[in-house]
Amino acid sequence: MSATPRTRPEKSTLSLDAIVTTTLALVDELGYAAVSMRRVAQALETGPASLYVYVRDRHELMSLTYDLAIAEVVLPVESDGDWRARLELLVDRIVAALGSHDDIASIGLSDVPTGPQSLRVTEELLRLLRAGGIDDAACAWAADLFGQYISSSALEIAARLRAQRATDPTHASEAAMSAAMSAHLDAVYRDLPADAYPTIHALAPLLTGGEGGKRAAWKLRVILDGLLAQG
Amino acid sequence: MSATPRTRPEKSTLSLDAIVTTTLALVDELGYAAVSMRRVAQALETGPASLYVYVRDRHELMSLTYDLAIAEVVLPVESDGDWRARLELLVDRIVAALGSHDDIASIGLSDVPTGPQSLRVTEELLRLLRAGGIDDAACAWAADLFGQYISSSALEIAARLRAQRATDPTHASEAAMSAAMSAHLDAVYRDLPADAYPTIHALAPLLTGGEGGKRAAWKLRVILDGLLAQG
DNA sequence: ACCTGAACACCGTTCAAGT
DNA sequence: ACCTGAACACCGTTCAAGT
Repeated sequence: MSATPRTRPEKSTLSLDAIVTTTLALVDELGYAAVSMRRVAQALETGPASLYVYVRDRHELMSLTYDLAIAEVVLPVESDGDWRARLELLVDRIVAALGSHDDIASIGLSDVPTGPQSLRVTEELLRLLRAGGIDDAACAWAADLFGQYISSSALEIAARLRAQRATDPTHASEAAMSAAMSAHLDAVYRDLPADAYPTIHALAPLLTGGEGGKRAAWKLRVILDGLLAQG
Repeated sequence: MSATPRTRPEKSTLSLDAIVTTTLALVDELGYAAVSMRRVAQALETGPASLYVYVRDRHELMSLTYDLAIAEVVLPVESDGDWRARLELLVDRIVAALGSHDDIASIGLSDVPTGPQSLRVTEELLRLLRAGGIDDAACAWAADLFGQYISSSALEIAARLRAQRATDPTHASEAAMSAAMSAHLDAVYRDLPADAYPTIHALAPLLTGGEGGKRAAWKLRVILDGLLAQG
C-alpha cells in the first residue's frame, strides 16, 4: 500500500499539446458546439481553470484545434498533375480535413487562420496559383475567395455528416441519408405555390439533387475558370 | 389609484412578430452570440419560458430572425441593367443586409434558408440566372455557390464591423479601422521566415491590402465569369 | 511557476402549476 | 390556450489561495 495506486497513465502532466489533441478528439465525439472548457478539463482529469494557464479563452483553444485539423492535409505532389490539378486536389483535401471535424471550420470564417499548418497550406495554395501564371494581386484575392469556399464547403459537409449520424447511427449508405435530407427540402420546394415561385418550382429537383462530389468539383471548376478569365 | 399604473405601453401582448423583431434589434445591439433566450424575454418583459410557446428553440428563433434580415433586400429593377448587372446588385444587397446584423448570416451556413423572404430572393436569383441563358442544372448549382459566397462574405463584413466598433466606438473613418486590422495581419506575414514561406512573404502587402468593395466586386466577377465559361 | 477550489454571472430548456 | 416560477443541468472565466 504505497501512494494511491491508479489505473490511469500516471496523471500525465498537462501540456498545450495534450489539451489541443484532446479538444479535437472531443469535437469529433461530441460536436464543436458541445465541447466546453469544462468537458476538455474533465477529459484531462483536471479543473477548467487549469486550461487557462495554456490558453487565453475558448476561441484561442479552438483556433489551435483548427490548426491541428489542418495538419492532416497532405500537399499534392508533382505526379498529381499540373498546377491546376494539384490546386483542386489541395482544396478538396482541406475541405475534407476540416469537414471531418464537425464545425471546426467555423473558425476560418471569423479569423484569418495564422497557425503554422494553415500557413503551410496557404503557402502551397499561393505557390500553385503563381505557378499557374496568375498575377500577384489576383493570387492574393483568389486565396481569400478559396478560403471562403473552403470554410463554407467544410461546414456543409459537417452538417451533412451530423444529420447522417443523427438519423442513422449505424453508418448506412450515403444514398439513404442523402434521400432523407433532400426529401424534406424537396417537399418544401414542391409545396411552394408555382405562381409565386415559378423558377424554384421548375428547378426543384435540380436544387436538391446532384451527388456531393460532382457538385463540389463543378463549383471549384467555376471558380478556377473564372479566375483564369481575369487579366 | 386604480390598477397599478405603468409607463410601458400596456404590457403589449406577446407575439411571434414581436419576438422576432426584438431579437433582430438585440442582435444589432449586443451581437448574435450574446443574444440569449433570457435577454430576448427580458426585453419583452416576460420570462424565458414564454418564448417557447412561439418558438421551438433558439435556433428556430434565429432562423426566423435571419428571414427578417433578408426582408430588407430590395430586388433590382429593370433600369438597374441587364441580368448580370442585376444579379451582382442582388448579391451585393443580400450580403449588405446580412452583414449589417452581426453573425446572423451563420444561419445560412448550417441551414438551407426556407423562410418566405429567403425564397423571394432565391426565386429572383434563379430567375436572373435563367434569364442569362444559364442551363437549369447550372442554375441550381450556381445558386448553391452564390449562397456560400453570400453567407461567408456577410460574416466577413460582420467581423470587420465588430472589430471597428470595438476599437473605435465613435465611428471614425473606415480607413482607420482597416489600417488597425491589417496592421496586425501584415505584421504576422512580414515576420514570417521568408525561406519557409516565400510566396506569402512576397505577396504579404497584397494579402492584406485592397479596399473591401473592389475585392468583393472582383470575387463576384470571378464566379460569374466562371459560370459563363461552363457548358 | 504551475495549478486549482470555489465562486460569479450567466446559459437553454422543461414542466408542473396557474389563469 | 396561453403563460410562467422554479428548477435542472449546464456554461466561460476569474481569482485568491495553495504547492
